[in-house]
Amino acid sequence: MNQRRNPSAPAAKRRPRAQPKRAPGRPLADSPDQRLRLLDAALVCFARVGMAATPLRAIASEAGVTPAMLHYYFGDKSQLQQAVITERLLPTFGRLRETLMQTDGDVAALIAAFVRGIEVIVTEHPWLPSLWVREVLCEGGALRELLVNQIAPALPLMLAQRFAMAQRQGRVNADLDPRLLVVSLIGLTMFPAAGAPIWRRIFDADDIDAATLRGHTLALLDRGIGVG
Amino acid sequence: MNQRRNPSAPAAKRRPRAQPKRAPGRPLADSPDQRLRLLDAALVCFARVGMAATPLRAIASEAGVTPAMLHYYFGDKSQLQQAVITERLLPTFGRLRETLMQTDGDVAALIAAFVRGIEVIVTEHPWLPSLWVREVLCEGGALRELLVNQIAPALPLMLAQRFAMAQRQGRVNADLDPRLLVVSLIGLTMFPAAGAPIWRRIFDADDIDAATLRGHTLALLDRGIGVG
DNA sequence: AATTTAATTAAACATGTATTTAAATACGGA
DNA sequence: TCCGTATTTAAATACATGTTTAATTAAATT
Repeated sequence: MNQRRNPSAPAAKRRPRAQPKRAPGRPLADSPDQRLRLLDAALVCFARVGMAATPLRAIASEAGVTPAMLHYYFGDKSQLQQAVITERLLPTFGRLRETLMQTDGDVAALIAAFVRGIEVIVTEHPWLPSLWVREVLCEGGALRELLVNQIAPALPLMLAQRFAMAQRQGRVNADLDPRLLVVSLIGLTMFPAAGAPIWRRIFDADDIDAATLRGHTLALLDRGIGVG
Repeated sequence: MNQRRNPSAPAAKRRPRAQPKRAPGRPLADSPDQRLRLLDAALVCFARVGMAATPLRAIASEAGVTPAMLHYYFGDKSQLQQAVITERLLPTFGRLRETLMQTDGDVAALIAAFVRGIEVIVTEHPWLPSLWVREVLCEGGALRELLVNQIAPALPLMLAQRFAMAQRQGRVNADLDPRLLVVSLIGLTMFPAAGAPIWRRIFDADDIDAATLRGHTLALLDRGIGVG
């Protein structure tokens, strides 16, 4: 058996980006906070190609700066990633947790608050679903441990407990599992958000806006969960 | 502001794997088909760390062989990936499509067949949900175009049409969107399969087996979709 | 039996990436 | 005004990866 010798593989060229070739040296006093700019640039790159696959050069280039800057401010690659997580990601989930903790109506109200909360988060932070898929859902993702250890006790476990209680009180279909209901809830909110670029293309669905999506999701959940 | 000099970052060591140090040269006549072994090894690695992130050396090591072997059989990295896709991935989705095409009952039967079909696929090919998340759901994934161009017309579009028809006949809740219903269906099947390692840990849910999961999913969908 | 061909390894090569070092420049306080 | 320090770049270093080449061994063919 002979192998083919096909030297195709057209490597896509990076855009040159026309850098102003700034000379080394301390910047003028009115220059912006570079650390924050670097975190912004990192987040943009992480959402675009993933944390693991983002070269430091890409972040530096996005910020119009040298890779050595990243080491100056963050030490090394993993500490930069950690900084992005704790300073940009955790606060976002923390606010959703706060919102849900303050919702103390029935199950339908809790679910509506969750669906609405995800909608708000995704609108404010369009990079989040991408990052969530890549760093939590993917095996070996950088944020999975963080989810399990820090976010899960505050959010999914709390939701499961409230579903279980409502089920004992006969207000949730007995054929459902309270824990799987949390999984279903995420599969009907975060997953559609993450997959939106795909299903919009497949179904040519530019007419579906956030309100339509929310209406569909709540219709499915409200009927699906309620007792007969 | 001074940066920290923290030279921690304990790099996890690869297992040496105790290679028998075979000498070069053509193998004995009764040796197995290496091409198939290489495809197997590639699939294992792809599911574990992703197609893009898998070094050829990892595949070679998994198969107990030299990286040059991969070039001998497949030419280069992208051709190896293509071979895994067309020879291992497409047939699996093709079989699901066949199954669903032959299901011509009402909406509930179609949905039950889909849920059951995903369950079978995931049982037979545990690597699939991982790969699906990483290569389809992730932006820039190697299989997204494939899904949109080759799988979508045969599966999701067909499902959406059948849902729309049933809805016109008054057998599906009018508040739902037929296209989003396909998204929901995947969010309630493939997504829970892909996330199983996570939610099993979070909820300590080793007691939930395939039948329980299917029961939950169908209960939610049957009630959620039906008209009042 | 001799020769060609197929399958395999070891080693070299080219490229890209994270990281370190040295130098340059401006700020801030003495 | 002068000097130490903070912030930045350019260049050097070290290592991993995809790919190629030459050598080696067994099968296949004559």
